[in-house]
Amino acid sequence: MDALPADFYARPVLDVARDLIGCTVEHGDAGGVIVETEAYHDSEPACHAFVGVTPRTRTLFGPPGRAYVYRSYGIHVLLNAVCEPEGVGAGVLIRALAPSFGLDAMYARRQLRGAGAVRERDLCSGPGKLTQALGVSLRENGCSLARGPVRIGPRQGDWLEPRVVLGTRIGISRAVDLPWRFCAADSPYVSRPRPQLARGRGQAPTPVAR
DNA sequence: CATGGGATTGACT
DNA sequence: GTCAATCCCATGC
Repeated sequence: MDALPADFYARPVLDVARDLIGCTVEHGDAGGVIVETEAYHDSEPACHAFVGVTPRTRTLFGPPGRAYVYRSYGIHVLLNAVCEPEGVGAGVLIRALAPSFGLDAMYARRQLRGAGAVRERDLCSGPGKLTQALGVSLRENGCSLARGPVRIGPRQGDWLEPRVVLGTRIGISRAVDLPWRFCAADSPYVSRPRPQLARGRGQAPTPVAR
């Protein structure tokens, strides 16, 4: 797989979050297509980097194109792509994948810990689920997303021009109104709640201009 | 050094 | 809908 170069990430984090929809993430024997992302930037308080440079946020302020991996709620591992020029603390949280290959290994790793019967659409439908399925750990923090072990490649095939809808970010308590969550429209692999179509007569999905 | 709070998930009522 | 699990780290004394 060709991997995206570092300068892909050295751009405004909202652009990168949108453009990562449809790209491929792989780690070892498994991989999938990104169908959901969220953008975080040190200018807003939901971002870890809001507090400035600390041991935890050092990666976020570092060069773009690296993985920022951290533990959430003591249990889950979350994967981000560091964005914007070095010195800016910004990243894109990878929230869900459509599994592409290595599904057997993903089922095995997901069922290993706690999860009961796992359906394919739930293999990677959440930021903690996908790292567990791919076998990503905290050791990958700071690694290059071009050189691996976790790598991200460009859109291919049916994913060259995905329809993208946006909504507000999930699971945060500050800056809750920013519409910085990006999802592939109509993908069954997106985590809940789905952002687009409110129930009943919802407003139409908001396509992202580009 | 002690404390508190999560960018979540799965099980359960 | 509710809730606990569990670890890293930021903060305050």
